[in-house]
Order: sequence, then structure tokens, then C-alpha cells
Amino acid sequence: MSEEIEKYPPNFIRNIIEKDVQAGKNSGQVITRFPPEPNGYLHIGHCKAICLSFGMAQEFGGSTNLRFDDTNPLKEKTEYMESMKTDIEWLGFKWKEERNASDYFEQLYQFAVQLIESGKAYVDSLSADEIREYRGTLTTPGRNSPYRDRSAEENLDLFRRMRAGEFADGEHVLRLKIDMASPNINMRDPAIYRIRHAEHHQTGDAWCIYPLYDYTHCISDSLEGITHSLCDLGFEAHRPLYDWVLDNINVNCHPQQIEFSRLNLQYTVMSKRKLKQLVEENLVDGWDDPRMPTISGLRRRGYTAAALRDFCRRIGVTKSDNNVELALLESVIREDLEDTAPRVMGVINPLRLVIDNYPVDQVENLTVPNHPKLESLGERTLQFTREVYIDRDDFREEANRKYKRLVLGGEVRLRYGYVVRANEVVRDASGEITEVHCTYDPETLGRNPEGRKVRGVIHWVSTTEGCPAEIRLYEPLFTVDYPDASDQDYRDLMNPDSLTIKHGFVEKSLAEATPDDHYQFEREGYFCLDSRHARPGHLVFNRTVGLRDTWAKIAQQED
RNA sequence: UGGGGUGUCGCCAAGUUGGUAAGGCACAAGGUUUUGAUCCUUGCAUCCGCAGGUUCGAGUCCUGCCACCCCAGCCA
Repeated sequence: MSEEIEKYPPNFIRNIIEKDVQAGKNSGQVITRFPPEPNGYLHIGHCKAICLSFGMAQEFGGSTNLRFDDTNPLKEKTEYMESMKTDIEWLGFKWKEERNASDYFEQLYQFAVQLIESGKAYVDSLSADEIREYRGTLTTPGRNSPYRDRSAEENLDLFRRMRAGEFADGEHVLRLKIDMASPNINMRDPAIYRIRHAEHHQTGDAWCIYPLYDYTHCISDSLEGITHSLCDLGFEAHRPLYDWVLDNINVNCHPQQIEFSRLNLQYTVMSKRKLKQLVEENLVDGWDDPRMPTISGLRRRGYTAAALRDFCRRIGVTKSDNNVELALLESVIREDLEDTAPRVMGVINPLRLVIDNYPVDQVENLTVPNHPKLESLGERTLQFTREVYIDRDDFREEANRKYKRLVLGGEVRLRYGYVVRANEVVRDASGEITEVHCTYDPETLGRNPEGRKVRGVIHWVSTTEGCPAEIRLYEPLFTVDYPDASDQDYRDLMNPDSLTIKHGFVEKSLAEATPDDHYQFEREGYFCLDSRHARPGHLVFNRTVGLRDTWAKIAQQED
């Protein structure tokens, strides 16, 4: 059903792939890969890459491999691999093969030997600082290392001994012999192996030399028969190197690297370094904090996989810098939940409403639809009682005509219930209203009163039949739309009000909610149970996103 | 100042071999509505970074500018 809907609108990468397929390139096959480094959690920027790589393969009947790019044992952990798999599966994608770059360590080593033998790689014994000096600058060419012309025999011997662990970290490095005067800095004899006496989460202590990205990635792609290797623009200047390596070793598959621009989203940060810092400095409640742009955070917040996929389709794929508004993300989840989330009632800022002429112990069961349009979502039972909670924002002692809620002396309908008239308020010692007393019209259940119009409908929860619930409201994590663009440290730009915890009440049917359920609290927004904080008997709801609120705009203009 | 990229409505983004500017989000105005939600209708770039040129005709071709982004890890 969704196959047609989930197709990407035209974009330059799809155009390229389409032409390749039509031309019969790669026998018409499309094989992609998603190659995360397991050094953090996946975020919505990765989501764009995942949807694209898996999506392109899907559209053209191909397949996608998941490959952990684990060439840096110092930064990677298996914990991250697990979370990444969970997130990708949750997003709805299935990889064909699960691989690790470390699976290819032996082959990578043999290719390096090949390169040395053909005089295209050499062991350099310059220090890291010296290598940097020799590299030159953006505008001045580099100089050849004094070790550049070692014989193949000597290089082979040194490289073997590097592998054998005879040298300390940093003593030597294996470099490609390309061109120290290249205007592209990446081509100035890039290092492809470094010595790291470190335990690797996959290979243990089998290796003490580890290949670098530029060397590893293209060969891994080739070994897996990848046809289109999609990555972000940051690797554009590395493409000549990607191609150089594959052109200079003996492989028969040369994938095409195509770069697209990364996603920039307003009011958040996207670099793994910063997200990690937020977690480690306890500035947020873990990688899956509902305010985080991580896939796990968005999931916990209540975003659905379908909405995220839709989002990635709507933002498009180009090479231009982009700054996507939060409004688009919000609109996409509202649109998804509009047709799928059952309606319920929850009061966030409770104010007690007493219906003086309603029988004290009476409980009236009202069978009501779960959705105003979709009968398929079924019905549920509400309990109407003498005392209910309404939201403080839905009552005013006095108000002008534009205010369509409960006003002293005026009428309003309690959603699915009766029409009530507010008669008086009760205050506490500080003057705050604690109760509103009213009377109801028994003739108004399921029908409008005669001779007068009731303009408003408000939601409510029985004080005796409803359940207390903690309700968590979220605002953006940052106060500025582009924290990365600021001169200030992004941590100083964090929004102190990004999380507000309220103590409200929800209707009884919510007692059995699970974190996988999405609800619309009528007139409030979309909510889901928090997977971390909710416990049996202790309901905690996250507000995924509020409903579109045109009244808020009107009310604001009044002030 | 070297190299690589990008510039189409507030944001994202389509624009086939040049033929006379899609769509989404946002916004605005109406209508429906027991959610000020949803839904429906309507409006929203004489203009495609700028300046020239080629052409009957250019966002699409040519020339020259301008702006912004990325690259100097033994990170990915």
C-alpha cells in the first residue's frame, strides 16, 4: 500500500541511478550501503542518509548492506552498534548483509602489501607534527618526506614489523605515494595505516595497526559490490582518493561515490561530538532524551517511523546548504498522527469544576468515538461525574466574545457530555481560584439546547474516575535557531524551559497505555507514554507535538 | 590568496534536448466542525545571486563578477 506513496520525489541522485539502470550499468543492479561509525547514536541527519540509501535500493529492486565503519578502536563501542541496528529496524529498513569494516582487515592488509610492492605506498617515519609540516598549506604545496623513496623491500619489512607489533604508536605510518604538490590536500600522500596498540571491540588484540577511512571505505564498498556509494558533501574532496585507491589495486568493482548535503535542522545541533557531550555532561536525560534529535529521542518523544521517513522525503536531496524549519518536522508528525491516533482527554493544568445540580455519587458511562471521522478506530467509555477537572486556560471570570470557552455566567459544552453554566468561583487564601461551581442542563447530552447557541467545547476528566498523570511538555533544546552558527558555546544557548513537568489527569482508558501507543489529547496535542519514566500505576506522558493553535495567535494579538 | 562545491518565493525543493517558473511547509482570507484540530476553497516568485552576451525566445547556453559552504586528523 505504501510503496507508491513512499517513493522519493525527483532528486539528482535518483536521476543518476535511474540513468545507470537504464543504461544497464552494473547489470542494472543497485546496491547501496549505510556505513555508520559505531561511536554514538544515530540522529535525524543519519535518518536522511538511511532513507536515501535504503530507499534508492528499494525503488530499483536492489539491496543495502549495513556496515559498521569500525577502523578506530579508540572511539567505538558495541553498545553503539546495537542501538544503531535497533534504530534502523525501527525505521522500517532491512539490510541484506551486516558487515564490519574490520571483517576486511586481512584483505585490506594484503591490498596494502600490493600497493607497497607496486611502489605506490611507503612507510613514513616522520612524526605526526612533521608530517603536518611537510604537508604544506591550502595555498602552498607540500614537500616529499625523506622516507618517501624507501625500497619496496624495506617498506614491506617495516610494514610487516608494524603489524607484528615491533613499534610503538606513532613511530611509523603507511602512506600512499601520490603527489605532495596536489592542490587537493587529500591527495598529498595520505596516511592509510597507523599503529594503535589498542583492543578492538571486534578483533580484540589481533591487530595493532589499523587502516584509515579513506583507504578502508572504498575497498569495503568494492568488496561488497556496492554500485552507488552515497555520502555527505564532507567527502566530496575525498572522492579523487576513493577513485585513486580502487584504480591502483586489483579489484574489479569500482562503486560510484555520490555526495549530498547534510541536513541542518533549526533549534538543535547535529554533530555527534556535541550530542555526545550533552549526554556525558548530563545536560540531557541520555541519548534518547525526547528533546534530542536522535532517532531514539524522537521515538521516545512520540515520532513515528512513517513520519520520519516522510520527513526525509520532503526535505529532498540536493548538494545545497539547507536549513530546515522545525515546522516541517512538526507538520509531518501531526499529519501522520491525525489519521492514526485515537482521541482521548487529558487535563494538563487542572481546575476543579463542581456541577452542583448533578447527583453526588452518580457515574454516567458515555460511549464515545475514538476519532471524529474514522470509525475504524472504535469507541471507548468515558465516566461523567459531578466533579471534573478542566484546564485553567479554559475558564475566565470575564472575557470578550472571541473567547469561546467557559466564562462566569456563560455556558460551554463539556466534550461528549453536557452543557454547563458557570455560577461562581471559590478561592484559596492567596486569591487563586480553586473551584468553579456550575449547573448543568440535563437535556443537552448528545444534542444542542433549544433557543441558544453554545459556542465552545472544552475537554475534561472526572476527578474520581480519571487517573493522575505526569505530563512532560517539550520546547526546543536551544534558544536560537542555529546554535552552530553562534559565536557562543552551544551549551550556553540551551533553553532552560525545554522541559516542563506538569501534574495533570487523564481519562481512565489511558491506564493501560503502552509506549507504542500514540494518542491525541483533544484540543491539546499528541502524546505517548514515556518509555523511561512511566511505571505501573505511575503514568508519564510526553507531548510529541501540540495541535496547531490558531487561538494562541489570536490571543497573542489581543495582548 | 590553492582545490572542491552551492546560489529558484520566509524555509525545503521540482524544473525533460532553451519555449515562456511544480509541489510541500509557513503565512493570509473564507467555509464546514460537539477538538479555536482535521477537512475544503482561495491567495502567496512578471521572476530564478548580480551584470553582460548568444537567440524569435534563457532559470536552463556563453562570459565576467559577487556571496556562502567544505578541505591542511596518524577522526569518520
